[in-house]
Amino acid sequence: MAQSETVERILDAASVLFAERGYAETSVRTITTAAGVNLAAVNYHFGSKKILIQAVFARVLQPFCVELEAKLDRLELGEKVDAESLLDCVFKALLDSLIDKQQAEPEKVLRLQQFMRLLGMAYTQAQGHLRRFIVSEYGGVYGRFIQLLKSTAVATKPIDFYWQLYFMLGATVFTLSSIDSIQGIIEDNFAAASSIDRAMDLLVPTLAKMVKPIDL
Amino acid sequence: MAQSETVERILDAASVLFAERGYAETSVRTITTAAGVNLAAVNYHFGSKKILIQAVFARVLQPFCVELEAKLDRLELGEKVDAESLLDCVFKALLDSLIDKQQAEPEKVLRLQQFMRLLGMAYTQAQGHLRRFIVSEYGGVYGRFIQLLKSTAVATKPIDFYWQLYFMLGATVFTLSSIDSIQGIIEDNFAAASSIDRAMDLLVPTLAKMVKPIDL
DNA sequence: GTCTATAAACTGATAGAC
DNA sequence: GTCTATCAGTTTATAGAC
Repeated sequence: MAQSETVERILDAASVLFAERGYAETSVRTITTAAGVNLAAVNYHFGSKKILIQAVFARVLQPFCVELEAKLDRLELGEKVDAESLLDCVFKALLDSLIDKQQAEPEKVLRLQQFMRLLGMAYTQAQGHLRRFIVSEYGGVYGRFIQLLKSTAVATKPIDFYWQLYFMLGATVFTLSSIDSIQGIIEDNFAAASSIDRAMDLLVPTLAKMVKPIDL
Repeated sequence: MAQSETVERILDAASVLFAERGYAETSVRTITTAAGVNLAAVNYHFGSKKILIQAVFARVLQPFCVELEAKLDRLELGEKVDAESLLDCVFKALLDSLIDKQQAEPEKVLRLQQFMRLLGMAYTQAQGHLRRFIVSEYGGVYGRFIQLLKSTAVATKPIDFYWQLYFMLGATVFTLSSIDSIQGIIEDNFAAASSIDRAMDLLVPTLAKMVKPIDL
């Protein structure tokens, strides 16, 4: 087995398992078994479980950030930079970065959910090393996006803007993290199929509304 | 040491540690050491770690649900049942249920954050037994609240309402879970103190706006 | 680069003395 | 009700043969 294939298999298995159960609940043994590789392979290729966790994040965050930078560049060439278009950039960049090859739609939703679960756990689980890694590696694009979004809400007090930012992040991460089970609950109650598309359609305008100047 | 005191000390220590690190990352040894009780005390008083986790939840959810029922009863006696007043019930019930004795304000914020972190982890961490426990024990009040809130948004399509409900839950849990670190970040940038009150003031109207009929 | 074997530490839980 | 001692199982990580 070529080296790269083993590394990829480990990363694939770890991404799925971490997103499903969390970091602490997923042992290296479970990962290597699921990946069909030897137990020692994780320590040989990555050095430790912590570095593997970071590698899982890097593999998904790196293409996303590249894609987001490009989309923000393009957006700033035009003139209409409002909250909707900025949020649209983020979600489009996210969805675009999740497909490498020819991938079906349900697979994309699964990857989106996986990404959000990993991201949410980086905040909630005790993985200080992970938060530090993400900020130091990918803090740049994030800061750029924040500044752009902030410039669309000059009427909002800066402190209020920051709180609203976290409201938005929470709504997004929480919902998309559990999008399959929420969809299950909703479909049980309404016998309606494919409400996920509706959720995505609702999310951007709802989030945009949250950062619009307050006149409640 | 009286029995009840040991039980309380274990529950206190477990609440703090679970909220800080998560369930899987907190060992029974860590809990008993922090509580200053014997290692065997957890299994003697609770039977298992799982039941201890449920007990931690019950201790905080039970008074909250009682308080919420009472506040909803009182609200329904009047006539103005709108989204703001309903959300106000939830947050007021939550804050009221967190103070047993004469407790200072910063302690209340800590408890609020602890509650939200525990709640968030019940969703994200692999604790199926915990979700089942919560639904079976406290699903009643939750359902009542949902129905009341839904009746204030009859113009919204039911499916849209449910998605918005999860947006709201996510914004709340995520923000209040990390309210100390967010406040830290914000205070670093603005040299402004006590922005937490502002966050709470912003949260209810912002959430209410989210379930108001869409005219974006 | 992959394997087996094993080290060293930690986990939840329990039996039995006090 | 609390204690010590310990079990049986798991964890991450590594040394050394191939």
